[in-house]
Amino acid sequence: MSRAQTARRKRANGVESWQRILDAAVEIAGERGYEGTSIAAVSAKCGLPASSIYWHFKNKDDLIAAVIERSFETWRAAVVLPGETAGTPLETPRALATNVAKSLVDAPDFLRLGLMLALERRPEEPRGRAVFLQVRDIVRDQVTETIRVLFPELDEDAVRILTSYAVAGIDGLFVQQEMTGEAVDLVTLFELHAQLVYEAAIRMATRSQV
Amino acid sequence: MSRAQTARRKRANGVESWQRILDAAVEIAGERGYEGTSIAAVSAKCGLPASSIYWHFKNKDDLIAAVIERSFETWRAAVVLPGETAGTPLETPRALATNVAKSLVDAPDFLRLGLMLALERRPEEPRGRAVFLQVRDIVRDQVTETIRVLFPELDEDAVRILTSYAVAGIDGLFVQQEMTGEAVDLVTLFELHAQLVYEAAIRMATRSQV
Amino acid sequence: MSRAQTARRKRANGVESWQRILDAAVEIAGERGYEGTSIAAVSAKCGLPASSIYWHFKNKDDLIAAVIERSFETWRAAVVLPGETAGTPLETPRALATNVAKSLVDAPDFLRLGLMLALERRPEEPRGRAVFLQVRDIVRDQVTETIRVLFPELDEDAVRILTSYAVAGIDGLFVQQEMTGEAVDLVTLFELHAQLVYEAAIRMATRSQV
Amino acid sequence: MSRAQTARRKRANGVESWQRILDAAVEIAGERGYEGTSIAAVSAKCGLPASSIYWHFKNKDDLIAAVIERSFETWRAAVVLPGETAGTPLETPRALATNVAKSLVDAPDFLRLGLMLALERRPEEPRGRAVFLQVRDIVRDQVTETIRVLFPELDEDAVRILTSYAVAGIDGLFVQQEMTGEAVDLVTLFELHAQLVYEAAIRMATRSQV
DNA sequence: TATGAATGAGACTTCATTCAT
DNA sequence: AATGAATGAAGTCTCATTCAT
Repeated sequence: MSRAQTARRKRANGVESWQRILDAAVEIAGERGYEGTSIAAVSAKCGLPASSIYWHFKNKDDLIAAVIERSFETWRAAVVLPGETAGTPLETPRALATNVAKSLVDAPDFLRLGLMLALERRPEEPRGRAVFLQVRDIVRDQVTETIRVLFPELDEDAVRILTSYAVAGIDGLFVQQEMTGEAVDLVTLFELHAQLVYEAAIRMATRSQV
Repeated sequence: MSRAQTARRKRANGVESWQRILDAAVEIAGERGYEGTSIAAVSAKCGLPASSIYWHFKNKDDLIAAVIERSFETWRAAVVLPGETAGTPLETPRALATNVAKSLVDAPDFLRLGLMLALERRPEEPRGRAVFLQVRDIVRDQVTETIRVLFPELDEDAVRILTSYAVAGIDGLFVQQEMTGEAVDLVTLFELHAQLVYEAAIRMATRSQV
Repeated sequence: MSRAQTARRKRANGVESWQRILDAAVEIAGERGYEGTSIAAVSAKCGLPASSIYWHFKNKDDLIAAVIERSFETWRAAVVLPGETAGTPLETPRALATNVAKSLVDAPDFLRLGLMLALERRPEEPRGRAVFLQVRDIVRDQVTETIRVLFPELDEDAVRILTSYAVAGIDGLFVQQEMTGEAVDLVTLFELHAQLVYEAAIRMATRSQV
Repeated sequence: MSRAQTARRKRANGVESWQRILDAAVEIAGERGYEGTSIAAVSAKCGLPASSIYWHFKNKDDLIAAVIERSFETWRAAVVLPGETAGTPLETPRALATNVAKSLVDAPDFLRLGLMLALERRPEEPRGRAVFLQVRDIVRDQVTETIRVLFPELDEDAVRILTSYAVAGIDGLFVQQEMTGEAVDLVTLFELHAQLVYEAAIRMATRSQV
């Protein structure tokens, strides 16, 4: 162990400040959206002066984008790691649904803030919105890939429709939970969703083979 | 003392002004959300000075709430009226899905602004959020009722789950459209959604009869 | 009794509205001073729209001046009427002190608002301030006259000094009561004040005779 | 008056700015009271933008409270320092009266603003009012102590009455000066006041010894 | 690696007042 | 004898951002 690690705290520590700022920003932005997130509020919550925030981030846009990025990583870790031990392909959709549901109950900042940004339509779109949509496309591609692997006989159109429906369901169920505050049924609903998509895929595949 | 008497013909017409303010506000709030909607912007768009807006609405909260209320009425008119000529009960779900899809393409302000408000979690929740959630519950109750009528053998739990899933799907599909900007598939996806919910209901009903 | 008096209320009644406005204004101005008294607040308290206030009073200045005038009349009635049955000259100062003390406990709006106005030094002085100072001079003259009658041998200078001191004491004691909120000692203190002024006058008169 | 010192000073100097803001605020608030003191006016007078005022003071309330605090210190210095060379106890009351009178002629902002605040009775009392009443209690305690030392045989009740009367006289005489604008007689009146209180104390002490 | 101080622009809201009805 | 509606000016305060240290 290096001695620097245990040296007196409170010393200027770039990484720690960076983390503290993001921790504060993720909380506020997750509550109030882009416009509602003021540098002053972030400063008050993290204890660092506003000018220090500007030392770490070029501007507010940059900060929000970083928030999205980091909270996406957090969420991805929560949803992917437990899934890596997933079993047979047939079980995967349901197990994945459960994982996704749980991850959204635990770390909802990513999706909440992202959706808020995505729903806005301001003249110059914030970089955070672009980052979210980009990151979202990655997830979407993974869903598409999964569907392709599970149902290779589906044509492109069907895959696209199913992907859209699958992802939209996630959003919708998440939104509902955020609105009603009940986390109770979320897992049930996600599993229902997974099952319905699965069956729809089977039927589509069958039909296209005819 | 002489005063500039450029008689800007400003006939006092409360109702018309009220409408003009709301027209402007609905547009801006639908694009930028609660915080992004400044009174100055509304004033600029409707042509009335900011102080006149405060004659008609107690404050910004009040204005946004009124925006939600009125845009809900607009939306409801768009989705309900064409549905009143709906045919047999069996056809209703699909026809309704088509109607809802079309209404959301045409007049999306209500749901976009509502979802933005609903996703926020600020300490002092805006009245508009409460209005949206309230109005949303009305819609939800109608969905519940429809399901009960179509599938009387379903137990309470199943009805609740199906209602949640049906409504969540609407939100999710709408959000997706807003994000990608493609209105193309929306109707298709809504019909798929209606069909899947319908089939799920049938299966649940069958199972519960056993 | 005329029948008009008992006719249906709520009819437009100039005098009654005028009273209601003043009643509201006296309360607010007594609490918040000149600048703190907004027409909107008066309107809210009296139930009449702001424009109606402007029908009865030329402007805010006019309203405040009227408030001073009316509350002075109220106060004068309270302090003078009981004094008219006052007995011998020797008793008068003490009895008057008691009367004044009581009147200031009961109807303090006049003096409180007046002092607030008088202490301010704005570029263009409100008419209310002038009215107060004017009215105050009347009271002062009465004090002067009383002293002259009681102690005819005093020279002009002594009379002026005594008058100033007597009136200043009233203000000071009133201010103290307003600040501490204790009405308990007010009468005692006023009587002490009267006595001290009386004795000072006697000594001055004696000295000037030598 | 001497504000245009150096053109365009950009140097960050917190203490100096703080002083400049208070200097401007004390002048305006002393003239116009709480409501009449606008941040814009203070900004114009001190040359710093309004937003800079908010860097140094949380809000207007905070600013006014600071004004009271600082102008009290100024006043206390003016009244206490010359008094430290005061001679024998017997002379003290008269000498003190002279000092107080002079200090109120020279630096009247403290008391003028304080009295304005104290006379107001708004629902949410400004912090400045509390500060003034607090500071005033300190002065009152000193008066009480002085009386106790000079007349140890007086009972508590008599001391309280005399203190109240002594302090009230100061307020009243000050108010009178502010209203009439004549500083001429102020010293004379203060000395008369001191003498009358002194004699009243002697008589009370004598009586209580009987 | 920060941060105290500053700042113009703009936020929401209230102001006193007017005017057509 | 009123009043609904309107309005420019001004109110307090926060905004994102900069810059010298």
